[in-house]
Amino acid sequence: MCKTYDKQKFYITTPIYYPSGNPHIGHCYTTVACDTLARYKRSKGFDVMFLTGTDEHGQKIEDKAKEAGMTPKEYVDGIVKNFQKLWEFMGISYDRFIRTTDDYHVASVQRIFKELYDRGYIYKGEYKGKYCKPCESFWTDTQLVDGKCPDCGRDVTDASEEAYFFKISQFSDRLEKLLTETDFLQPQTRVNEMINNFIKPGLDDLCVSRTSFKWGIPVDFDEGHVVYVWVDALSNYITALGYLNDKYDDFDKYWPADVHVMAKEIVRFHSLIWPAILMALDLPLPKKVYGHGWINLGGKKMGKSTGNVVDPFILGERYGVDAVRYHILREMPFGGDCDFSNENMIKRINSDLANDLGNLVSRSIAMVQKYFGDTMVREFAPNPEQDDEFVNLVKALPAAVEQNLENLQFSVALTEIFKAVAAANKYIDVTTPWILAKDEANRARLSTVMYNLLESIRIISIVLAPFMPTTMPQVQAQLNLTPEQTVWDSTYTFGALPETVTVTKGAPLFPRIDIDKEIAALNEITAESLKKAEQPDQTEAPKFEPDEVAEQIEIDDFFKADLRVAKVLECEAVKRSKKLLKFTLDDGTGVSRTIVSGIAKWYKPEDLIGKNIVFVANLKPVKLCGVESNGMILSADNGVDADGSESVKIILVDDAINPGAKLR
RNA sequence: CGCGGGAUGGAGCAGCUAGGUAGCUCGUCGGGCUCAUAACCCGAAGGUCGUUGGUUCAAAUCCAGCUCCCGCAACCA
Repeated sequence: MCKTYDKQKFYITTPIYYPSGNPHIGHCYTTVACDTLARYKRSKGFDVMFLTGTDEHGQKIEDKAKEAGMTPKEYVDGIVKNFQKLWEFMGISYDRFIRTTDDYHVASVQRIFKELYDRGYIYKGEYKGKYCKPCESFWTDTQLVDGKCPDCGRDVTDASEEAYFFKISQFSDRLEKLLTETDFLQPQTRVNEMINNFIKPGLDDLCVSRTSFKWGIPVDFDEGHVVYVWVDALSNYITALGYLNDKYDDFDKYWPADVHVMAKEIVRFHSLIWPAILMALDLPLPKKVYGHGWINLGGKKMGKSTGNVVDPFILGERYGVDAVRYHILREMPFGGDCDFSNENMIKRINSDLANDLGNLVSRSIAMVQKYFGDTMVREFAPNPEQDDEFVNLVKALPAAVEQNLENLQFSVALTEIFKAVAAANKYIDVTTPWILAKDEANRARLSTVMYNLLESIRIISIVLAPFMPTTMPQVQAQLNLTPEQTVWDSTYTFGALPETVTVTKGAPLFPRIDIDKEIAALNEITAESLKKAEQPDQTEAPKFEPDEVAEQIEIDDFFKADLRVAKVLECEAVKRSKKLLKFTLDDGTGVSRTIVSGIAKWYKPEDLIGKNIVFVANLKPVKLCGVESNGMILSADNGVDADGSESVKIILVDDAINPGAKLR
């Protein structure tokens, strides 16, 4: 039989992100990782489908929209645009972007839900839980905080609502086999977590509909119910291909997915619920689910002390999108978490990208031009002692990169590539082209050396292109490569670069960064954005509700407290404490007074120096973290900040008041 | 007994699944080179692998206990 050429397909997905807020560096990691894989597969000639999107329904969106005075759709429209802007900015080459509010998705989900119901995998039951009436929210016992509603802190009552349930328990055995007997879920360490925490204790049937909010896909055969997140969101991976809808017609072509990539906290949904839904629909399962770690910020909050700017737009504008892509993929280990810091990123960019790679390209091209002009013709004059080790290392590179990319080990793949970069720099040192150039008799040898260098740069640029899609084409332009000379398969041939090669010098690929200057600049940006955050728009500020007025007292009770004004002479953080600031005060007595106050979260020490404050003068001294505190500085519980955290403001008074003045 | 991650030269990490010479990057110091983005190359110093005990011919690695750190969060990937 005649074999028809059929391109191999590759279907890769990011999760669909929840647009309750704007995208950040964490979203970037997942998406850049997927983009790198997608580009790699395309370079290998695969027919790639790269899907990303947004999961736009649910209570939280409904609430946020209400707060903002918009309809849920208006609210998400704005944020989804920001996601799309970021992806464009980061060079994300997605093929399709699905929104769960898209008509075709809505229709598909309704059909899927009905199908599961008709097959007997979804049944109507009762959802029991604790209900908070003001919040109209159900909570499980474990979600409660001190037995109260975790959102508003009010009492909850036992309640139940009618709901549909998915019989995930039926698939328990099959799921366990899937996880333990195949490499479906990666990395392997996540498997134990799933088995121990969910399968072994027994899977509870899953509540897949709600009546407590409206912002969702209606269950079309039972008014009042909306489809809950599981069926709605997870099925995006197939509705986006046209499953049970007419919008697309790629389902047979691309399903099952080759890999679903996501951060570790949603591995559970993708490795248990999603396969179970597919089993119930009698559909093939995705080949692989990969849960990567988190980008942490060194345990410290952004800003204040650390000065970490993690806005991907800002970082990309300052250092180039490719540098940011490189750094996050290089830094994140397989499976584990990583710490992000501006300092590490800049160091990495300088040493790897500027010094090693950028400079390698720059010096190589410069030498060719200097010794041969723009066009060099290679005369073959090998020196095995100098050449073989280097050439063999470069020859082995593509396979090593492939293997690591196939296993989603991005950082290892990059490590391998940069070994080749280092080897190329060393090769220059060993072969000393500048000495060869002094004697016309060495011209053939010189051309061979330069050719080997250019060819290794070509290969490096190809294997690096999926990671750095903007700068690698610039490298290839400097070598004037044809499209055939930049496809992945051409890396298998050391020598695919023509013997006559023309070079064109370009601008530095990765300019060196002045680390001290940049850190200072980033700190300034952070400080500014913090300032903005501290002055939220009045319209956006959460409603402030004062506490109930306390029990009545006699005037004498009030005068028991000796309240006075003092000027802050010094203020510093208390070592080994998170919350405490140590104040040295001028209280008018001529002897300075020390008071410790737990307001470090809200104030920078230096901002309070010179301010006039109110304090309780006759409070018994107490030792806090080893520092004696003589009194208490008055401050006000100012409700909650825009971010929902508690807000405290210190009571500042007129500068004209003398230190020591008593309040009445 | 909430969950999870971690402890390896000055800093950041790999090695641990399948025990057998402690490795990488940055930094420091010394040297080389001068083609290049003050870059590149070579060399050196620096670690009783948190702690105690166990298994073993042999433990960073396996087992048990202990101590300490970190996060539960950034508009939660």
